Amino acid sequence: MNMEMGDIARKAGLGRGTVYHYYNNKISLIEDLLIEAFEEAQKITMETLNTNESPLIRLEQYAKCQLRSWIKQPFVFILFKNLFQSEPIPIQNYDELLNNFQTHLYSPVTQAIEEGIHSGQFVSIQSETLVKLFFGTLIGTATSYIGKNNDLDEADRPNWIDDVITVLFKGLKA
Amino acid sequence: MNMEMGDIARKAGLGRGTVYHYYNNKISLIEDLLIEAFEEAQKITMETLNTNESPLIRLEQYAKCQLRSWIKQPFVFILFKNLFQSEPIPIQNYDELLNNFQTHLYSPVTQAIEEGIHSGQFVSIQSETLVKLFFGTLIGTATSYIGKNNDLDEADRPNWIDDVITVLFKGLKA
Amino acid sequence: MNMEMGDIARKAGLGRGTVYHYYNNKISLIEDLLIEAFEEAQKITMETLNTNESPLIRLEQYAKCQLRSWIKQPFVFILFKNLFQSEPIPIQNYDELLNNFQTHLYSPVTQAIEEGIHSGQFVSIQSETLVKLFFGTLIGTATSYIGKNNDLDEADRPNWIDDVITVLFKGLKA
Amino acid sequence: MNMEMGDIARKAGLGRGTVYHYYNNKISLIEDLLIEAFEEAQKITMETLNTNESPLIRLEQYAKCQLRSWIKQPFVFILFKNLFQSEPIPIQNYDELLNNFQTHLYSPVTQAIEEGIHSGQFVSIQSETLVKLFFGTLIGTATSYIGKNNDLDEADRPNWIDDVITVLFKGLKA
DNA sequence: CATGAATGAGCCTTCATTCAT
DNA sequence: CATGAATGAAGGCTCATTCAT
Repeated sequence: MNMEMGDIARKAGLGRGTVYHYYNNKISLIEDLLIEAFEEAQKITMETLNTNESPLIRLEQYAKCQLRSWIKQPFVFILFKNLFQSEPIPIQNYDELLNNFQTHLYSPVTQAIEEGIHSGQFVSIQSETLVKLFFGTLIGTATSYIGKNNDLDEADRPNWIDDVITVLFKGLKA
Repeated sequence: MNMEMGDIARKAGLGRGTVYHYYNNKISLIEDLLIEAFEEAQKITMETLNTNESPLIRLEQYAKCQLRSWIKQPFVFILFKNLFQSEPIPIQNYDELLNNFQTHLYSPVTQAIEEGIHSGQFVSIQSETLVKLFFGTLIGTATSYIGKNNDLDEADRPNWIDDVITVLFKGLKA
Repeated sequence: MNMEMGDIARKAGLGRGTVYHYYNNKISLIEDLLIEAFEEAQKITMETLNTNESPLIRLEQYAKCQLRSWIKQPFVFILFKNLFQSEPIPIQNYDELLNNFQTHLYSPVTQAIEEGIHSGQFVSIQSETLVKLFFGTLIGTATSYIGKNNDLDEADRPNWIDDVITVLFKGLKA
Repeated sequence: MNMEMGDIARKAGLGRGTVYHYYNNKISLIEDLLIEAFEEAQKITMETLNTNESPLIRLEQYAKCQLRSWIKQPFVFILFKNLFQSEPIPIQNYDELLNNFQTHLYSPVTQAIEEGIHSGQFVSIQSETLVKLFFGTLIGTATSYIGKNNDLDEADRPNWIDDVITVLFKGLKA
């Protein structure tokens, strides 16, 4: 929401007013991008958590795929950053979006982590704390890799995703 | 920077114009708060990392003290959030602040982590990655606990700091 | 001038840009409509005031025909409303139009009224005042009958024109 | 609504933004002015129509006082012009204002006119038509006297109000 | 010191107009 | 001829900042 419509237009190679052919206003532009991001995130969630693997394997897959998508589709990252940190966004159906986030993005991870705890694969710590730690680690770490200065090739730091996941899950394992 | 001067004044129990008796403008107000926060953070850094303990013990102390200070002095948290995530703040001496952050807050942690790696206490992963993971985990996790809705007593979730540190360092240990 | 070109185009069953094949711009569109309306109004003026009848008869004919034309050709009504009330319209040759209005639409009525006064048919009141009263009554009353809600058939209120003219001229008569 | 906030500010001798200390936005500014005007109009209505005089005398008083107030308080005039002509104004409680107009400004006149008809003082014409004629005449005539070019002293045309009322009521009388 | 009315730069948004197809 | 995507000038509104009291 801090971006100016003029900048957005310029980045899209358009004039200031042209953006309004595609979106009624700034808010609905953001809304559209967030909904698109939500759908992508939900797709990843379902593909990785709806398998027969153990919770640990599933969550590793989940984390890896999310991080990769965040690099390629920064708005998915922004979606998580904003909704996880519950910084209200002044879009029309914010509550609905927040609800959907809870139901379709947050809860599945919570359930997988609880499964992991109960099956003894994960440390025996309050699941709520582990979920916050899980997302916090992914988002917090990604924040320092996914910046405005995308002048760095991923080649420069090829394995950060794997490294982060290695350490994170070593910490989570029982 | 998203707060309005009117809100700041009201929270301080002052009229809109009175704030300008203490600060020349919004930027220097932020600057002052950030410098104050910087000094607090630096104090914590020195007190916890300048000891004879092993890197692991020192970093655990560091992490615990930082998290505690973030709860009580949110501006220290904001300082880390902004400078670590390199979202430029339009203050006058931003580069100087960033330099000081690098030198006095970021480097000491990097050095401790490198010590930990070389001494075999920590996993053998590129130190730069571990530092980002370290701060990312602390900041990212803290973000979901330190929100605008500070209506929750810390008593409600008493051990989250310990739990986070437990998991984080289990992941970092060799 | 408050209508949008998009609405005008849609009402004409055309695309937004197509209107510009027929008119250079909004102003010349309005100008054309007003000139057309002016010619219609002038026709009525000449047909009704250029007779050998008494001023009273002529002005009654004039009033009746104008009101009828206003119902069927709202732009004639708009012409009177705007030029009589001297709300300047930003068309190119506004002064010329205003001049023509004065010369060919306003003056003939003024002359007829002055004739009526001098011949003793009309009350002995400053002619300027009577002209303003005359047009004011017609335009003001018509305004409440000629609205956007043209869902009412004229059949619903069949005699308002006659009634208005009856009362108006009863007032004007000596 | 066609005025620009910049013009309004300049006419008030204020800067563009200062107007927003007194009104939240353009619409509520208009709303306030209209409500103020409504109260003035209602006061005049009550003072002139709530007497023991005959309908004719009362309505003459009413007409005279309204016209005088329109000169001195143009927003009262604007109120009548807009609500009588039912050009919807995009204020928040337009329907409420319209209702109040009907109840407290329009109906009392209608009743007085109906009284006049039934008592035989007025011509026997559908009351609705007479009301529209009554307001239409006042508003339409006033429109040509109350313009933006208020450079003309009232002294220049001292008796127009009396003349208009004379003619109007001569027309209305039985 | 304290205040809030006043200010205007800057941003969002609308809409008449252009132009490539 | 017809179209609608693209444009930018212009107006509404916000908010950091100033200043008279």
